[in-house]
Amino acid sequence: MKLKEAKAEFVQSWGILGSQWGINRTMAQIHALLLVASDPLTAEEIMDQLSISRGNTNMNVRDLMDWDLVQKVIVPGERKEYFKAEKDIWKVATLIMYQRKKRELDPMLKILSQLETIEGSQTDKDVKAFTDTVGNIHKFAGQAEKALNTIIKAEENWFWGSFIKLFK
Amino acid sequence: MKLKEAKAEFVQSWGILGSQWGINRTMAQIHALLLVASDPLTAEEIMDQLSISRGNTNMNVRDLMDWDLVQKVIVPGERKEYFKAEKDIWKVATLIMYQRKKRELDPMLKILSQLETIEGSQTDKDVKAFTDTVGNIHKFAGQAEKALNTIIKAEENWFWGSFIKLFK
DNA sequence: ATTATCTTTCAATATATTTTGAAAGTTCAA
DNA sequence: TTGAACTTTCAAAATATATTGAAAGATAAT
Repeated sequence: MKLKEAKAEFVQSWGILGSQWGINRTMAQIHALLLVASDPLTAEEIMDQLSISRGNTNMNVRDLMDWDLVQKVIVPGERKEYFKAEKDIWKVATLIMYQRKKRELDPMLKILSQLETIEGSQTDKDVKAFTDTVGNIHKFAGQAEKALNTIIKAEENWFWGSFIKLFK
Repeated sequence: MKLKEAKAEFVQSWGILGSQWGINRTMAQIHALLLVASDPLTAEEIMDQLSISRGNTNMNVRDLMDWDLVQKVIVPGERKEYFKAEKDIWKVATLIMYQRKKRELDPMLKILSQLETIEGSQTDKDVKAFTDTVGNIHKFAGQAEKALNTIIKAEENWFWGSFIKLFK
């Protein structure tokens, strides 16, 4: 397989993966393109390689920068902006985890707390079914949140060293 | 807050969470409804509570059954089918992890393996950038897959006991 | 074998999301 | 300043996804 085909394949797959993760496909494709580029790319180059419009490129690059997955690179003496992706996969993973935790888990936890204070007797089986389920989910989500916080803060080596050994 | 409002709130939130996870909103709402129901519900009841059509209900309940998150319940002497959700949150979580792993991680791993065999010299910086990134992602994804397999197979108590202690 | 009850299917429709591209905005060199 | 080079915005168009509901398909009681 040639480099060019392989890149196209990778961009394609990363795009599908992204869309299953609730990230838009184009954003994931731009990310993929920058991940495997040896040097920073311009907006123009991204547009050409992915056959997408200028506006689309701009919006999605901005989103990637909001996620800290991509940075602007200024080349002295050049007018245009270049973009490069964070290539340390551990960092990429934790950045994504952080964003997803923020968007998904945190709001859920907030709501679950509120829902635990409903009126009514625990002897009412409907009330009991509700509080039991919500309580369990809350407990579980709380533990997941703790685990994620720790992972997000952890150093790469620590993860690769001790964490994985545990699961073998 | 009254039980009815609380249920509605929970269904709503679980639906949003689901859609961010790439699961369709209605499927997640039906799941939520069954999770907090004290008894199994009929298709009719689901339709009424969520104000959705019969066809939509049927399709999404079927998807939930494919995921093993929901089961049919036959009540002797009754013509219609009832549905109940798996309520053990640990099981719910592992069932979801399993499905997502299957849909997302596994296909990615397959493609990454293929991409590591590209033609060209490692002294070419473009080739090197590609193989480095793809290689790292592959390694990372492989570890994630192992960790997930272990978690999916693990017993609830084991998880709550030892795993969480590690992250404190 | 007929009918009443319940479930499933799927083409048409509705809704939500993404993309485009031209116009407006910005920046900087001359 | 001016204007060339580049970036950003956003309403309209295109695309993708979810929903409806009526018709067809089951199933079981009579």
